[in-house]
Amino acid sequence: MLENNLKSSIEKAFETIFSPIGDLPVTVQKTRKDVAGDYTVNVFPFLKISKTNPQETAEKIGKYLVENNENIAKYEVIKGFLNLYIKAEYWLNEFKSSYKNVDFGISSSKPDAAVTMIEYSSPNTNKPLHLGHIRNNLLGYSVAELLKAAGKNVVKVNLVNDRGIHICKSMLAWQKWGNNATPESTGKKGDKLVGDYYVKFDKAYKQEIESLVSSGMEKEKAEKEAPILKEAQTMLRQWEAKDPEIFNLWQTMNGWVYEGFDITYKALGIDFDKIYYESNTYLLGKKIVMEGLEKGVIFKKEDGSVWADLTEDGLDQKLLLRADGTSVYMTQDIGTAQQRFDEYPIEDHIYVVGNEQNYHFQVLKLILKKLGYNWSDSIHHLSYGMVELPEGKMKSREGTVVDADDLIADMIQTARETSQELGKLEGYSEEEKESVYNTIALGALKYFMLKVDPKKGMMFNPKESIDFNGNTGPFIQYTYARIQSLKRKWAKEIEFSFEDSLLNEKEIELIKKVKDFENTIQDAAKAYSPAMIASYVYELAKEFNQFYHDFTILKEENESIKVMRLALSQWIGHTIKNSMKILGIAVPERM
RNA sequence: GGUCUAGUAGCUCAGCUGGAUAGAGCAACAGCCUUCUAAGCUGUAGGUCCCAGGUUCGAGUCCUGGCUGGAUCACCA
Repeated sequence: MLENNLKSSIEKAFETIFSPIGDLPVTVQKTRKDVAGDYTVNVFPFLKISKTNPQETAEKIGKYLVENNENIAKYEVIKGFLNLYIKAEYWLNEFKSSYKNVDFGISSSKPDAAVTMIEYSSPNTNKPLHLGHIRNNLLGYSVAELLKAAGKNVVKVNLVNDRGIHICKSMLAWQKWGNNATPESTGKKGDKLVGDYYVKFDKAYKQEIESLVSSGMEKEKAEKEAPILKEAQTMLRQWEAKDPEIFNLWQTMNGWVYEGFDITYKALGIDFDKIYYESNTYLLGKKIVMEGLEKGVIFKKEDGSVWADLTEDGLDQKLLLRADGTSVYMTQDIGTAQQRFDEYPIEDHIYVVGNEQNYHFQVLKLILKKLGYNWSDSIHHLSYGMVELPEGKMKSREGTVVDADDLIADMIQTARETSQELGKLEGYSEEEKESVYNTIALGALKYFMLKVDPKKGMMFNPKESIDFNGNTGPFIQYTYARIQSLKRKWAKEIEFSFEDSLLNEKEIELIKKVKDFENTIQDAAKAYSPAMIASYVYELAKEFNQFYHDFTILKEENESIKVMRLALSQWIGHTIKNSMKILGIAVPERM
């Protein structure tokens, strides 16, 4: 790696000219765009060692580097910044040795290496997926791809929250008002149908509270005493007791939901290596909690409810089992984690879960630690920001959600219209055309969601459709399609050899940019940030489009320059494709 | 109220461990297709980086305090 090579040269330079730099970190950064040069060394931190002014320090180091490092052509000192120029020959060699490599920049993982587990999606089976889930799913899938590209051995898992009081609410409402409605009888997607009953429950519940309050009960009490809620709680106990009728209904309704989810997952192009169900792990969680109780790490209150006391750690007490013995979300998360660490040699376990659950994960890690599990430290909560609408947060009960299926369908329609207007797909069959519309629509949606730093909240305005121009997925896809068009027209192997003097400035710029892919993957993987890949590939595409505009490629008369430019285009094409793959985005041959 | 988190152009967002004159896209305006895909390229305009202190050679970035927004502190998940 060139950066490391430069760093050690610089260290040696200080040692030779001044004195060893010891622990001071040497930073070599890319030179700003508006200044000539390739790499910049900031000498300010070393003035204490050089005991002379920045200008002189930089001059001496620069002189040494040119004499002692074969990659450096010359140097310049501007305002105390030492700018290094790398020989064109170096870039040319990098280019030559990599342009045919379709997996340039991608590290392959060792199958026997320790596992990086990533949990994402984690839907509740009582309502359909919405925009917030889309961010989760895309982020999880992309981070998994990113870590794979960085050489990690990744296992993608989903945890389906298929049991609990919320499921009972939908079930109860269906029992009461469903008239045996099924997805078949209503023509509704299964998850949508079940979601309708969750909403119906909530309406009835609110009405009951209201009437209780108007008959004189305090609101807080009414919320606990509403008969329909009591019924749902009874149902949960029946479920945990495996009451056949309830269990059967539960299986049926969850089955509907899974059929619905599968359609949405497929449309989004995401998948999992393994699916865990809360209904299979909550008992293990209960068992662990009971063991903790025996060890005295966890305590029981008079009413029979079981708690973890975290007040010494500055947190509150946390409920682990209700007084009626049923378990809560935390209980099963403990069991699920234990099961996973038993099943896999996990070195890093990432949970892609919204930042509204920061507290939950703080508590989970702490409880696991108290229970004596050292692997608690391997748990990492990838806490992403909420997607907000102009009116504020989405609320499923108030009908302000952007439905995942609807949004995808809208995007495809927009892509179809735009594409037909431009009319560049002549000669394609209808099926091929639809496939391109789909690719573009999802490219736009995915890129839109992933280009934002995961940690930050993001704004989505349903009234303004997602753009297809500028810093967007389609822009990058379009750049790729242009490159593919060149390759189709050339229709031969791209093979070249020539002298470095033939490279112009823009071409060197592009080589540097492509080379940077390797570093970008590592940095992005460390930060769990697909946004860094998005930003990278956008810049690459933008620079290629400038190049494409300013220079001829196929019409270039000098044969060796022509082939070199084709080779460069091809290399960029690979890199765009690989970058987009990390984002979970496909690239079209034409658009 | 406690804890956590964010505030950068009209809007949506970049700005990595502190480094040179704070960047993109959209929207606006002005240009570029008889030539490899104009979903493109070029230019103009647009800023109190929320405010006030502090740390230092240097702060959008770090610290303290404030203002504003969001999340969370459930026998919900």
